Amino acid sequence: MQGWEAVRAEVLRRIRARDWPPGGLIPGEEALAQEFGVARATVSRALRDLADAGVIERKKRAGTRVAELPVRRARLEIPVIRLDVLGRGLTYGFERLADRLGPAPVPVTARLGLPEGAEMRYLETLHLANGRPYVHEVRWLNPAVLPDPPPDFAKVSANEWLVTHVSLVAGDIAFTAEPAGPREAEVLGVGPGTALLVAERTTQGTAGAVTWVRLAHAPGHRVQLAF
Amino acid sequence: MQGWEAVRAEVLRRIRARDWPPGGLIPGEEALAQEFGVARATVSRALRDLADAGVIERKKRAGTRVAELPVRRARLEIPVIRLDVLGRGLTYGFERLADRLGPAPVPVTARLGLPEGAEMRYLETLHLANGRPYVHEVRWLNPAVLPDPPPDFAKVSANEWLVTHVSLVAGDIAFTAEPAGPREAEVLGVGPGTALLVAERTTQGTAGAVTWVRLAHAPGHRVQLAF
DNA sequence: ATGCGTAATATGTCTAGACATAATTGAAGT
DNA sequence: ACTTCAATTATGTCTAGACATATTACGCAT
Repeated sequence: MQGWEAVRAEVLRRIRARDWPPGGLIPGEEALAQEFGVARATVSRALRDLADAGVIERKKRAGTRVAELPVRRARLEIPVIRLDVLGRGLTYGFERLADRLGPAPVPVTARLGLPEGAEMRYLETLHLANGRPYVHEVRWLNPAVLPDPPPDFAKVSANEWLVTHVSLVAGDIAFTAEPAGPREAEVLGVGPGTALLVAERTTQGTAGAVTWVRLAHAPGHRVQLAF
Repeated sequence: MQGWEAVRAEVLRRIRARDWPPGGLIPGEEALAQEFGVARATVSRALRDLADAGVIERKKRAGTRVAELPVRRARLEIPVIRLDVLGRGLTYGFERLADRLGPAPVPVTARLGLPEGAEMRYLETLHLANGRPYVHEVRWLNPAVLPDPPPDFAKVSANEWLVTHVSLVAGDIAFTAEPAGPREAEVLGVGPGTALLVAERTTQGTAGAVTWVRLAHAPGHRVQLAF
């Protein structure tokens, strides 16, 4: 190893070895650059990387200090369901259970910042892996983001069409565990009350709210993150 | 906005405006630097940032192209439970339900890469928010990472002690929804079979496997990620 | 055609120096 | 004692130029 990665590794080693204790100041960029015999920009690159990782905290004038509680950040790559299924070595399919226009429920419009009772497109989809129910998707979609004529969601899944045709700017995702309601129990083929992993997503595009989705996963589903 | 952030913003705008379509090559750093009137390093910084975000893909000699499926990455900041509770404006407390040495079950040793039947420290903790059950924690801890004498986990929670005293290097976290078992139902004060959000974590330190944890959250718990 | 080595090229990284910016410190004035 | 303002200082960013490295494309030999 060489260059900024070597600097990062050595700084990290000293932090882990408690040479530089949590909360303590570490030497300035200039000093480290001299010590390692590299340019200041190289040290800066290494320290920026560690700051991104949450290992150190940097402030102008105040210097760089070792984080007290090194915040552990895990990254989740939100998959397109079809690729997720294929990536697990299973065959993919889906059934469109509903597709209509109607007034969206209040929790949905509220989360998306749309007026109460706004007309939205309602899509209900059952995703299949090896022919068996995998995820039950309930989606409210802002029709303003769709072209005229709208795409045929019987052929392309809404998620996939959106990802490739609409620029998604911001959003959030939340996981909860919920008992299967009657509808979910029916389409997923499980008993009512079965524990389901539910992901709820809202997404904003360049031109405002795009979609709200609820994904109820079949039992046994794991959402895996690495750090 | 100015500098590399301005470059990033403009490049992102063009991608979103489909000036540069998904899968397409974008101009090289040199060309962009000339166009924007900045140094190549500045363009490079902007593009590196976009590549980190998954918007573009860069390869030496092959150039930079717009990602086909812009992978959406969400970040989860793994909280120390005490701070998580306090951050929600609730009071924190915990009860140590068990603390003993014993052979760890096979799934645990397997995940941590330890020999089958290894002696580990078993800790069972109930975390309380406003005096009510919040999370049921089951932990197997590699005693090799503890100092002699070991810390008193009746006073400090194991997680917090580990975060501040052991350098955690790698790990992973998985979420599932599971029905409450008899033990969990009892300590969390819910009916058996209630849907619980379960987080399972394994953690490695510099000197090998550190700990395996299972956190069963009280009903209603949401794990929120932003992207 | 097919395989192999070589040249071309875009990104990756580094250097040395400069100026910008934020936060702290200390001095001056009230 | 308290406030205000300026000097200081560490990080943040930028420039111009250089060399490193991975990968592709092409020409040559088989």
